[in-house]
Amino acid sequence: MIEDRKLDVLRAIVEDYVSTNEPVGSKSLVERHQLGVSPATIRNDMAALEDEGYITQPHTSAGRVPTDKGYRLFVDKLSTVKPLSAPERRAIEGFLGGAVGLDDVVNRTVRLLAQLTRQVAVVQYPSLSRSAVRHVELVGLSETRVMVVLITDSGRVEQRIVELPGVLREDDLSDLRTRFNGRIAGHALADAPMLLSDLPEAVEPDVRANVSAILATVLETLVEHVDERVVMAGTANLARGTALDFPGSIHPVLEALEEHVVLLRLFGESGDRDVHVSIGGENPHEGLHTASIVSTGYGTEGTPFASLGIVGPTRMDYPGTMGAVRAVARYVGQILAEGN
Amino acid sequence: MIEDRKLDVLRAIVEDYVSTNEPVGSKSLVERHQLGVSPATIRNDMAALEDEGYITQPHTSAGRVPTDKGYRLFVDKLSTVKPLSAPERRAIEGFLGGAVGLDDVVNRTVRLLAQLTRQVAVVQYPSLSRSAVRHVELVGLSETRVMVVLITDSGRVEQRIVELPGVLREDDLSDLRTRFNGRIAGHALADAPMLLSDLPEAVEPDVRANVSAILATVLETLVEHVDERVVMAGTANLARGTALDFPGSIHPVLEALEEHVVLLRLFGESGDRDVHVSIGGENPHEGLHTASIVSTGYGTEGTPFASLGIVGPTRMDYPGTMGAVRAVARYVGQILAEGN
DNA sequence: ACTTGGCACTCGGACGTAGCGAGTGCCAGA
DNA sequence: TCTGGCACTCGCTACGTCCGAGTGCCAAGT
Repeated sequence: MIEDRKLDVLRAIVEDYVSTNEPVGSKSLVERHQLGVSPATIRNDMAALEDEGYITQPHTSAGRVPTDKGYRLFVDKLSTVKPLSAPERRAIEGFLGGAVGLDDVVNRTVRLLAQLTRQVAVVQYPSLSRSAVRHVELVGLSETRVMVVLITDSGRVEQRIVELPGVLREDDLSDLRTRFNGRIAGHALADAPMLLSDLPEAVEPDVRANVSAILATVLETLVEHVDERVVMAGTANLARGTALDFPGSIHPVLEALEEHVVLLRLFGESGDRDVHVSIGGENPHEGLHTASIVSTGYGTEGTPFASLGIVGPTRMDYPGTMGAVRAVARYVGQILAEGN
Repeated sequence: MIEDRKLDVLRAIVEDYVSTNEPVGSKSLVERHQLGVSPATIRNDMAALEDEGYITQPHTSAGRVPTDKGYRLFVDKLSTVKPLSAPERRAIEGFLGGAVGLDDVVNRTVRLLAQLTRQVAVVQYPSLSRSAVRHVELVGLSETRVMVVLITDSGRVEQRIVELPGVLREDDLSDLRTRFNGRIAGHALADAPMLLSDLPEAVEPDVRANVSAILATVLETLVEHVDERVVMAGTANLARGTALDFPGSIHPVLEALEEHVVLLRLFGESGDRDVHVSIGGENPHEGLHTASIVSTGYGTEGTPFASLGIVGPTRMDYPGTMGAVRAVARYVGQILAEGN
């Protein structure tokens, strides 16, 4: 009974604080919500909530503000993800539908997400290791130089140039191309090393050195720090309500955002399913203690390509943001699955 | 005589203001510099400089601060580009030398520049239209799908996927590959449309539709908004001295930086030769009225690939920044010329 | 024709005081 | 368990004062 009302009060505090950006007091709370009790009663509840660590007051005789713990409870128990409105959905569809090629899809996505949520949007490129090989192409640039082009089913293209230890003839190259594709086309990239390991032994001894060199590069392309690419948009959104949203300054936040590797780890941890939220101090990275991250995986059903999401102040509209992130992830997954 | 001293005074004001970040008064000026005259004399000169619009006072009875016009004169007449120190040069060389591939070169460059200047660094990808074609590759993904891969002499790789109107056999594809390369390999991309225009007429009628489709995509890849790729680093530097450096807020600046197209136009205008500086209000883009841009072209001697530079507050160390920008541009040009 | 010391003046910033008001905690009574 | 009442806290704003850095101007000196 009283517990229920306390939760209602917390929800009301979060909602009011998010929308007004001012500490909320007992009086304004009863005015703006139908709680059916007097301010004095609310005050008792608030005192209890404060004891339990869900809210706090910036200074004595000011209203209450949710703590990280308060936001956490709100997100977990007190709110439901808000679906986008029909016009919003149509806008997404229209905007992303017009994309040609993976780069375009990713770029449009990150912009869209930034605009929709009015936060900093981050989109990770489809991970190589979690995709399957569509095609491998070997292009002879000169007698001792080969370009390796790798195309995945998510439409991502990766290329490297290999300096060969010796000369490789065009028909050897073509033979090799066939062998590569025969072995790994359609398979997950993660399996490639195993599928290719005995390739040098399968070819003529005189081209073996060249094959090894190419193979080494292919494997390196597949395995090494290749998930590192992220795109960002909407950093200007950080500077909108600065003093109010980020206590110290936005400097540490901007710094954290520049460390793409860190970002990837944070976003990578968005669980397999649905939207993941990390609030303020929950965040492992020091610079992001004043920020929250809302992220999710995207890709074809069951096998996410990669993650996307947003970074914003802890004081944000979680239900709306989560809805936007989820919706965008779904559309992108859909579009990439359709082939680009 | 007196004119000379006035310029000395202006230079001293700029230097002091840049290093202390405080309006500079007549007394501290004579203390910090060997001007050989009394504060009163300096005051007269300052009054004159103010009349001419080179300096201004934030409020009555405060020291003077350079105006955009003052910085302009300082950059044009009163300063010389400061060469980097030997250790700095070695650091650049070491850091950029380890790069493999164009992406890596560009990424390292932008980070390096941001760190060196402690400003926001911007690097434009080598322009397609100003490079020459090294190789064109056509990859058959399926019977009616071809991937076009374009490699330039700056190491940039661009790819598109074409849906064909009809079926194209593998040997037609191979024939087409030879024709494409024969016509445009080694030529500037800008000339490609001319060199390729009659290609459909040169092939068998039954593949003409397919060739036209591929050609259209190639031309589109070459011509259309392809210079748009820029990389940025060091945005956190904007938030270091905020209130002091950017009067209103950094919001408009961040916004401007997100409009990559705008940035490209600004950086593109860096004259053919040497370092170009655009100060505060000189800047066409409203959001950058509180910022200065230091940019230059980079690439092989005489034919720049693209531009790079930095964006920072008008109050910056111009000689040092210009030196860093110029040095980095040279090294990058050198590295790209050596082949990647 | 410049330069210089002197001097009155201006004005922003720091500091202290006072009053206001939003908001609280607590208590006694319903 | 809720409610109205009441004393209390404390940040914010306004106001008055003072201080000092820095200026502009002027008359005298070189």
